[in-house]
Formats: sequence, C-alpha cells, structure tokens
Amino acid sequence: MSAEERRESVIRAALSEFAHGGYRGTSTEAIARRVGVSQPYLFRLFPNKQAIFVAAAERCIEHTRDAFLAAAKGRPPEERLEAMANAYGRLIREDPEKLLMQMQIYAAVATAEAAGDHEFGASLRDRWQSMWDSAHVELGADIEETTTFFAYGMLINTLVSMGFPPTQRNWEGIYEFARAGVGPQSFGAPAAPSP
Amino acid sequence: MSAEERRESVIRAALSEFAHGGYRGTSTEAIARRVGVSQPYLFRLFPNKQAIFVAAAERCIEHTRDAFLAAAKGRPPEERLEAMANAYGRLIREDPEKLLMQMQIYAAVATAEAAGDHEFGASLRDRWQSMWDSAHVELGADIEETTTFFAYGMLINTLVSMGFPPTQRNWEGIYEFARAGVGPQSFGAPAAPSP
DNA sequence: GTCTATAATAAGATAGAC
DNA sequence: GTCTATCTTATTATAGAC
Repeated sequence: MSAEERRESVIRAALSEFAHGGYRGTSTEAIARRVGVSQPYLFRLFPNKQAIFVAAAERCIEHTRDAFLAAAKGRPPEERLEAMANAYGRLIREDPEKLLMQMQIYAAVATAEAAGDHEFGASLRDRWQSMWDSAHVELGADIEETTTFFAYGMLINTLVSMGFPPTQRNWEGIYEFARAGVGPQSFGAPAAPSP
Repeated sequence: MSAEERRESVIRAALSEFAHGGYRGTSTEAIARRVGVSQPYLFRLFPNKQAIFVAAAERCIEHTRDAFLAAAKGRPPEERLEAMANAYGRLIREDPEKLLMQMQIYAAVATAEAAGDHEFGASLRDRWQSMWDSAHVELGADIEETTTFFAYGMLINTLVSMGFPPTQRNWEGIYEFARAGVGPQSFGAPAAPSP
C-alpha cells in the first residue's frame, strides 16, 4: 500500500480511537493496531502523535461541514434550516464518534490555547470557521439565524455528551431542534427541557 | 491540618490542574505538588485519581450555579437574564479555569458514557441539572428563555475554548450575550459573527 | 496525618535491518 | 514500505515506617 493510502487509513483509525479516548487517553499503539501496522511505523507517516490528532480532527470538522452542505443542496432556502438541523441530528445519532471527537477537539484545543500554544488549534479554527461560513451562506446569510443554529447545536452536543437521555420527556424539546429543526420559537411548553 | 481541610485543598488544586491538563493529561504528582504533600498521600484522602477528578468537577459546576444565583439575587425578574449573562461573562473572563474545567468535564464524561460507564457522570449530571433548574427558576421558568440562555452559553464556551479572539469584530456579537445579555434578537448586523 | 521506597507497567519516539 | 528491538521517561497505586 502506498504511503498516501496508509496515511488515509491512519486518519480514519485515529478519528475512531481519539474520539473514544481523547488525545492523552489514546495510545499510538492502539491506532497502529487498528490500522494493522506496527506502532513505530506511524512515525514514518506522521512526525508525531500530535500531527495524527490534528489530521483526524480536521477530517472530523470537514465531515460535519460537508453534512450541512449536502443537506442544503438543491433545497429551497426556506427548507434548509430544518434540513441541516435534521442532518446534524442524524449525524450524531448514526455516527456518535463524530460528536465524541468534536468534544475531544474542543478540550484539546482549549488545553493548548491555555498553555499558550496557538499553533495547535490554528488549522482547526480555520476548518471550524469554514463550517460556520458554509452554514451561514446556506441559511441565507442571516446572522441571527446562523448564530442560533450553532448555539442550539452546541447545547445539544453538551447534553448528549453528558449522557442526558434522549428518551426523557424533558429532553425532547431540545432534541426536536436536531430532528425537526429550528430555534427557540419552536419550543412549546410540552417540549420543556430541564434538560 | 485535618483530613477534611486537606481534602478541600486537594479539590482546589485538582480543579486548577485538571482544568489545564484534562483528566488523562494531569498527573496526581502535579496535584500533590500544588497542595504541598507527597503524591502517595493523596490516596489516603481519596480512593483513586477518578474520585479526585469527580470532586473537582462537582465543585466547578456548583460554582457556576452559585454565580447564576448570586447574580439574580435581589434583582427584579426583568433584570435577571442580563445580570446572569453578565455574571457568566465575568466568570469565564476573570477565572478562565472554570471554563477550561467545564470543557474537560464534558470530554471526560462523554468518554466514560461512550465506554458504557454511566456511573462516572452521574453526580455531574445531577449538578448540571441543578444548575439548569436554578437558572430556570430565576429566569421566571420560561422554557424557551432558559433553553436559549444555555444554548448561547454553550456556543460562547466553544468559541472561547477554540481560541477565537474576543477582540475580533465578528466575535463581539456573541460576546455581547455574556456582557450585555440575552438571546438572538439582540444581535444586529454590526455584531455579525462568523464567528 | 504524613512520608519514603518501590512495584508495575505503559507510552512516545529512535535506530537500524530487510 | 515496513518491522523488531529498545531507550527513556512518566505514572498510578501499594506497603510500611514514623
């Protein structure tokens, strides 16, 4: 297999492993095992562990952006918000590693930033901004709407990550965002969170 | 010093250390050094590393809840949203470890939940729910408002953690939430995020 | 209540062969 | 392109003394 193909396999394996273990909690040994190569060989493909993490993290954010774009594609503007919200709900339900990895990314970047390392997060900020901008354009470039869209998304991320059960009555209102779309005005009393 | 007082010192030291390093990235040695005791002695005060993390995490969430309660106290209902938003903005600006620790908690709980360990996050879910409920009551028990309040808070957490600069023009709109209060309707064009 | 000594082992990375 | 061997260091936790 070519080095480029191997690198691709490593990125996919790393995305899974880092999602479940976080940056520090994942060994390069575990990634290598999943790829089916020896642990030292990873360091012929990537300079160090951090580079593997960043490559996997970039991929994760790009994937989310692409899900938004795919959901909006070919749809009339007024349907896009709901379609994108649905797509995101589907994404984190069917591919929970993507949400898990998101949370690991935020924690890892926060750690680096606090330590004064602004290099680590640079490419990830770029990807994140690109995701935001793509959603912003598809939603019709209404600032309020885009902001609310992401704000609710981040709340969902937190609640799902913390393990608040989606089956709980309270929770349904929030989850509704991802399933049937939209911002605060869509929440009525029966959809009561807490949370 | 009594064991109880020592435990208190450990919790405070652990909050700082875990905030900066995360669960896996923080050694019990670092915590012990900060407290000024030997590393093995920590294991006379707590059963294991995980218990220290949980105690520090509980403290962190309680502190945030208390900040909301203190901000709302004695204020007429219509001023509370802004007061609580201001208080949260002040909290994460003046005490960034509290935000950092929040992000480490979300990642750590997500990791445990994904691994099938629902015990780890149990007490933290309780604290989080208590924080939500307290805010909900103070805000006047309007579901839509409480949900939006937390949604915007979570977006702020993410943006600040990722290192999007608060000085950037784009960012001001979001930051405005924490500084001058409120939900989406307070965002005008000049406050444009992205992000 | 607190320490020293230490067991046990895991992890990132390099060297060098094939 | 890929492996084996290995260096080096870090880390949680226990045993037992004072």
